[in-house]
Amino acid sequence: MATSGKKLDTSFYTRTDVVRLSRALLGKVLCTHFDGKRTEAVITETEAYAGVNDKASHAYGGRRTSRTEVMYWEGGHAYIYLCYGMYSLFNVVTNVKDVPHAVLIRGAVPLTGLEVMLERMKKSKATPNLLTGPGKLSKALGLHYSFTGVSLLGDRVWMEDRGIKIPAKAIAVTPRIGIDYAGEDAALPYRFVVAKIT
DNA sequence: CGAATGATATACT
DNA sequence: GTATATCATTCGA
Repeated sequence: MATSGKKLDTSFYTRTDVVRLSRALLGKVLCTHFDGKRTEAVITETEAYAGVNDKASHAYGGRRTSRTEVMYWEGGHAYIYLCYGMYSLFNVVTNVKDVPHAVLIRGAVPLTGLEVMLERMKKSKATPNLLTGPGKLSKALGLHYSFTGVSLLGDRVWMEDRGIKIPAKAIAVTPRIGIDYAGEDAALPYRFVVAKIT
């Protein structure tokens, strides 16, 4: 809490309106700090996964397994899932205990620790798409799927409000990506994208 | 457009 | 316990 940034606390993560919460996360700063390295990025793209009523969610219909267990925890934990064998996808667990809502962070822009990110990505220079896409984002921030269950109130992974305001006009709402298997729920407008950072 | 790549869920023996 | 299908993706042709 050294900067003007205000760390988001339990009262934010336990909000029950996961779709509006996803929108509220735009412009927030995702911070990681481990291995003596710190990275921060401004969130520009999110998707809501509305638990048991959402076919795209891993917890659809009340499925509860060792993997999805974290989603049933109280809001404010990290749910990081290994997809396609290569990419870790970073989600924020929201809502109260036993309600498996989550927000997938799909995109961000680097704020601090760009060199560390490039090193993790094995790239020599920044590209405009460095953090666009959940797989790349997790890799650049050092978020491995073994971090699942980490508290976002701790000192390794957390989010801050730096007072960045995203005008409503700059936000695009679209259907989610890569979930064609979800049937009609794939068309739900649960994805929020910031067109341009101000 | 299609391959890479491995944990997980589900349905079996 | 073992087998197989599946996946909230990315990169390169």
